[in-house]
Formats: sequence, structure tokens, C-alpha cells
Amino acid sequence: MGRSPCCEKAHTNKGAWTKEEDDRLTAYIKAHGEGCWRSLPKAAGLLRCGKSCRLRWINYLRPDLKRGNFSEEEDELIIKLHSLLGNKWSLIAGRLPGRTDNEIKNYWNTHIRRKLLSRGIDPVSHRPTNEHVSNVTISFEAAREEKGSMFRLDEPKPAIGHDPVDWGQGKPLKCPDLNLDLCISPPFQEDPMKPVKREAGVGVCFSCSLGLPRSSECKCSNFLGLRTAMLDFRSLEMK
DNA sequence: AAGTAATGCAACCGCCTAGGT
DNA sequence: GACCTAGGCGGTTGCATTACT
Repeated sequence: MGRSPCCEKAHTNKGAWTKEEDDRLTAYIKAHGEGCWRSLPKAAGLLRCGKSCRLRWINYLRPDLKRGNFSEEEDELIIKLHSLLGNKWSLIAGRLPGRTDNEIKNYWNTHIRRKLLSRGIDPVSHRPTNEHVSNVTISFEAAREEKGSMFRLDEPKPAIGHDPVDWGQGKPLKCPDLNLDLCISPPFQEDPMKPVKREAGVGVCFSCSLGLPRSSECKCSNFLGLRTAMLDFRSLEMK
């Protein structure tokens, strides 16, 4: 059994909005403000789903929207933000006043993707498409979105420069997105001819190397079994 | 001029999450 | 903690327009 639909589909219009519907929605929101999208259609006399009203208002009817072509600066900012945030269109839109997530998403898919590909850049990874080295990008994006993280990207955009380091109202960010342009190489060995000597507290037991829960006898100092099992940071070369 | 393919974009769909009970 | 609801988001679709043959 699935969720109940967000509205009564049998009695709702679908497809393109008419001028009259736009006028009704605009007039209602101007009079009563945004909010309670579920009940809005009925109150405004619209045969539309609440979600549809919200989308129409946010994407096309809001008075603060900037219509028209994207500038070169906006292009570059979108590319930069996408390289940091990925497909977080709403967050990207939050940094571009007057632009909506839907508009940016469409613009990305129709223009910027092609632009990057023509430059020989992969629009997903933002790396040259002919790059053969296996790269690892370590991002704190996921952690950042959690409560209590060092800073939040969904804060209102300060009227400072476009560089992410400026987003903290001029204060240096404690943890900007970490993109070390790392690549994986064989594990570090001071002298490849010497056998590796593991000191107490440095080596890992078998279970830790597999990432299994630590046993009571375990004296490993590894971090989630990553020290030698997966990520010996000494072996991550800075490019 | 007509037919077809490519493109752009508005709108929808389904999932996720936060907040309330 | 479980459940429900509304709002929000990203992916996808479908239609109108434009470009090409």
C-alpha cells in the first residue's frame, strides 16, 4: 500500500498554467502570503494540486525572479558550486539571487554540461575527460549537512565575493570542502627493499584490517580500519 | 513547404525529511 | 519510538519550438 496522493487527482488540472490561474495564484499569495500549500488551491479557487501551485509560484510567479539569459559570471559560479555541491540544485540556487533550482538544473543539463564537455571536462567529476589516474575526492559535504557541523552551506548567501571561502561572512571557514586532488598509489614504504616493520599501536590486527568491530584484545590505533587496509594517508599523493 | 530530429524548458512524479501527535 | 502529514528536492517526462534535410 503506497502513500496517499497529495491531492485529489481526479479533480485537478494538469499541464501548462493559464493566465487566469497565474493571476488567481498570485493574487491569493499577495493577499495571504505563502504557506499551507495543501489547502491553498481550494482557498484560491484553483483546480490544482498544492505542490503544483508551490512549484508555479516558486519557479515563475515570484516577483523577485530574474528572468533571461545567464551571464558568464553566473555560468562560472554554477560550475564552481556544482563542483563543490554536486546536484544540490536548491543549495546552488541559494547562491544565485533570482534564480530557481529548476531553472539552474535545466540550464545545467542543456547548456553547461555541453560547455564543459566541449572543454574536455567531465561535468560529473569536473575533471578532464581523458584523465586516466584513479582519483579520490574526499568531501565533507555529507558531514557538513548534519547538525552541529562546522558551517552550513544553506545559510543565506552573504553579499561578499563568490568564492566559497567568503561564505562565512568574511571569516575563514574551518572546514571548506576538502578536495585534495588525491590519487591512489601503492602503499608507502620508506625503503621498498626493507620489510615493513609494524610498531605497537601502529599496525592493525586482522579484524581491524577488514573493518570489523574491534575485539577487546585489539590494540590497534587505526581509524575505522582505514590506516592500512584502505587509506594509508602517506600513500595519497598530493598532485 | 513538409517532414524529421534536436533542443529547451515547464511541469510532474516519487522519494526523503522535518515536525507534530 | 511509531506513525502521519506537509513541504521540499532531484530526476524525469512531455510538449512546444527551432534547426536541419
